[in-house]
Amino acid sequence: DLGTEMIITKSGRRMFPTIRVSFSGLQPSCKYAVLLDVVSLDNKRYRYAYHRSSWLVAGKADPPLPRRLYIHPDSPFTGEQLLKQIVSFEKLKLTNNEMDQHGHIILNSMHRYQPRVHIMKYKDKITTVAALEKEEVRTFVFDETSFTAVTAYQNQLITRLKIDSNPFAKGFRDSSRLSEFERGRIDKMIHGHTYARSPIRSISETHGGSSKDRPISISPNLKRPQRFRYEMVQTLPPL
Amino acid sequence: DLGTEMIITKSGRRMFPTIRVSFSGLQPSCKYAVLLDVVSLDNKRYRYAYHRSSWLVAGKADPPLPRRLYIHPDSPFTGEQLLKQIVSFEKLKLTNNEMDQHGHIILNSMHRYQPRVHIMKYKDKITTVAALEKEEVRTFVFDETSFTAVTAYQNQLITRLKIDSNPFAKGFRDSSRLSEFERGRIDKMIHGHTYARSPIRSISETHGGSSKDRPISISPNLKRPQRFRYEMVQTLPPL
DNA sequence: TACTTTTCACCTAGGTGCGAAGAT
DNA sequence: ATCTTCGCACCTAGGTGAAAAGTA
Repeated sequence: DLGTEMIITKSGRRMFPTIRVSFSGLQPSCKYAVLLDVVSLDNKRYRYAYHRSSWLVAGKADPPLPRRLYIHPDSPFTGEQLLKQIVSFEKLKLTNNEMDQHGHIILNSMHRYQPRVHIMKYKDKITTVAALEKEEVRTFVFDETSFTAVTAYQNQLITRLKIDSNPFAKGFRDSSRLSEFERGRIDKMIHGHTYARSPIRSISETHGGSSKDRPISISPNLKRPQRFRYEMVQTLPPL
Repeated sequence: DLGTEMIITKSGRRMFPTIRVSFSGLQPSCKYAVLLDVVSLDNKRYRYAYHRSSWLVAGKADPPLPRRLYIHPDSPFTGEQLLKQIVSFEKLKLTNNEMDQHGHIILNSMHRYQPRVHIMKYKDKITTVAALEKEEVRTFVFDETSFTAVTAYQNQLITRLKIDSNPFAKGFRDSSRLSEFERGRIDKMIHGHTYARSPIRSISETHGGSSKDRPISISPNLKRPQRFRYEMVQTLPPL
């Protein structure tokens, strides 16, 4: 199982499900930037074998593309805001256009990727990946959010799941054509895919000894059906 | 002539035309907040005499409502951003709901108002009108943006102008029903209304003696038809 | 009478996967 | 054969004034 699939287009396509996080344990009066980038999961290119409904390695990865850092547009946040609000990356877009001028994240089709969420204490503008590595930053990775970039869906069950859960795809829903057998297969897949869990994650950060230190967490997404929820905590050294 | 009319509703209504400004003469590395508030133009209540197509004083103003300050949502801006971008207040909403919880600007219907644009050097959060008066701030007033708050349009020519120029009202356009006589009257009105001029204004600020000082300006709006443009410069002491 | 509120058809703006056509 | 692109119908989301209904 290689996770879900995400469409990439020339003009940019949103991710679905959206990655949404909320923190706890930050210092209310500090300023933070929340960031997301997408890194390669391996050095391979894939192809999809329709007759077996499975992904196969199809060679070495294509040359790497310019790596972009998505700065959440509401940044800078105060710690106070981040303790109250959910941070949603719904406007983030993925593209296969190497010359993209919109700041979208550029990916190779038929390659596997892993999104990462970063939080850093705000000092000045962060516009390059290099800058990110020099600042005080914590990086959180949730394995279930990995995906294969595609220009058209390969696995039909993933298409079905997206149509059934993305409100913008409602026009393609036709629940009558779902046999009970198919519904069973889908429900089975739900337990092995990103869909099974909310993209809202709980992250904890513990501070290095100070009595003011609090853990950071991301709470479950209440907007989606029960089967799309999950909870999990990551703990990292404090900022 | 009492300027244009702006609809106010319980849930909030956008202003149209939108107030849009761009500055020059700021310090690129400084941070600024851009703000808008709306003040009473007089202490009167008005009514509209349909048979004469004119506004009449109808008594003393109603009791004042909570005065709100609209902080442009993209604030804080860097000086650099403000020198490049147009600042648009398209998302600002007007309401007659005294209990509004959305941060909209609260107005009395049938009263005259004057929007004001403020720019201040960013120090900390500004959330009250009182705070505004204590900070280093410059206030710009453009007389042509004054309006009467209404719950339904009174002057039919204003309705016509809004339908003809607001893309969201395209469904009500029926240019065929406009006789040449009416079109003439409208064109005449255009020269006496806010519509005659773009709500993008040019503001200059000169600094108090430093060689680094530059004027601040707001440039004309190129998105609207020629007859909706104007240019004008206001100069104020530097921040 | 003199407003104000509610509901509605009709827009703008833009996010979906489909399927035909294009590219290699 | 294996992807990628493009135009499309069908959605979500929400900004318009008209007209009917409500208020006082």
